[in-house]
Amino acid sequence: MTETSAIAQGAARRTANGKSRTRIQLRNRERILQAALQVFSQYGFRGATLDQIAGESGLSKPNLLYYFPSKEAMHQDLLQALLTAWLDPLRALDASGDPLEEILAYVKRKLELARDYPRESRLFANEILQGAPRILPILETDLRVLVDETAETIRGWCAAGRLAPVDPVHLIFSIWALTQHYADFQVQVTAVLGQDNPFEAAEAHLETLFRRLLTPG
Amino acid sequence: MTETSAIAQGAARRTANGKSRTRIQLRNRERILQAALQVFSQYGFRGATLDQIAGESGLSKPNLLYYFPSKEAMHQDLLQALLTAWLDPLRALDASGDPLEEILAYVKRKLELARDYPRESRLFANEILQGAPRILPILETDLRVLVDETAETIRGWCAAGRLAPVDPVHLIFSIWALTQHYADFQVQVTAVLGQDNPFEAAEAHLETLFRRLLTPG
DNA sequence: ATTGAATTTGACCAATCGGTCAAAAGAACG
DNA sequence: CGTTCTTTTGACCGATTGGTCAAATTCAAT
Repeated sequence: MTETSAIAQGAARRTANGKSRTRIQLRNRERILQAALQVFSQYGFRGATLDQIAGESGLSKPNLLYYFPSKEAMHQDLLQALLTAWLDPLRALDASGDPLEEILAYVKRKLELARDYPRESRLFANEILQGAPRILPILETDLRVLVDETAETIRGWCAAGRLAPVDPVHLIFSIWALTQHYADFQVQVTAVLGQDNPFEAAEAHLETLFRRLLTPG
Repeated sequence: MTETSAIAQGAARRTANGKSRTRIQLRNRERILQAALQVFSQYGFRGATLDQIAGESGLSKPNLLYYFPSKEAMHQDLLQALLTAWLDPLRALDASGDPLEEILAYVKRKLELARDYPRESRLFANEILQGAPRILPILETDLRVLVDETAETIRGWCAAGRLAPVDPVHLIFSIWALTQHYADFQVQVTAVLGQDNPFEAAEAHLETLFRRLLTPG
């Protein structure tokens, strides 16, 4: 059940300053990060406690602090790993591909991330809700540059008549909002829909939505 | 600046058991709720502290607890007032009106709420992220019934060919996700866009989006 | 089996948490 | 003015917070 997440892994074979890690370090860092992800994503940084993370991971509190220098460091590690995985699919958007299919593929990939890594999505949402105190600089530089570049690509597609005219940046916001909603507001979605898995219907709905929005002519 | 919010007001002239409130009670309950809204919406219930709320409101901590029996009670009051204001616009959707215009009016109203009451939106988002421990029963009953009814109306419109075919419930999710995004992820939106107010462009974008999605034929 | 390093933990710390309480200060009213 | 009721606060409480540390335990390599 609690398999190794492909996103939030503390499994880097070597530490920042080059020392290699033992099996035990690999395993326990991973266990701690998984537990921390569980707790941080639900309660946010301030609302989470080391005792909760200790309980969730099955390790003692001092043992947590043997592997990480502080609560803050766990949170940092999680956000760092998350941001990479989060932005990669956007980078994968290919300016030389078919516009509509490129965007639909991005939507689909983003929805899969929301389905498979909802805790990561909620961790990010919590960070933003709190005013992004730990990642605002990254948002203002890396993310902004990436969005600007992608927006330029989309603008080109629109100008060439290969995509219906649309505000590119708000289009990107729409993709984020619509896909992450199914992770961040999962409780509400489930409460309204009943118990069934919403992602199949969500994918069909979002494909319809973006097809109608973006199909030219 | 800190004018009386129309949504989160502790200004009910009478207490639950009928006793009337003094001017001072009216003013201080309002100040406390505003401060609590500020803090809860940023840090969530667990992450918020009475000391923060005391500092924000300019009152002492024991004084807070003279007006509210507990931290929990402040949070409850805020959520209660919020839910009403949140659901009313959906109730206002008129089955006998023009389908597309009814929905666009709802989108617009919801976006105005996000613009004018972003803290309320973030308070709600925080509650949902934490698993909705205090309002899940309401979501599963009142909200679900309201969504089901609205979905039935929309289904009727689609069946009559007055709206392009669409999954009604996921359409409602989409409206929530897209409008609340501008409040909940305001920091990110601002970081990516620069400093300008995003709401004008957002309104135009969302009208385009829903028009293309829902215009029949 | 021994040894040295890696890992784990119980006990503890100062600071902060939500909340209480009695007493002081302020307002209202005759 | 005096009196009564409302409001405010400083001091305090037990519990929990993030984090430390020395001692105990386990591990890996000889």
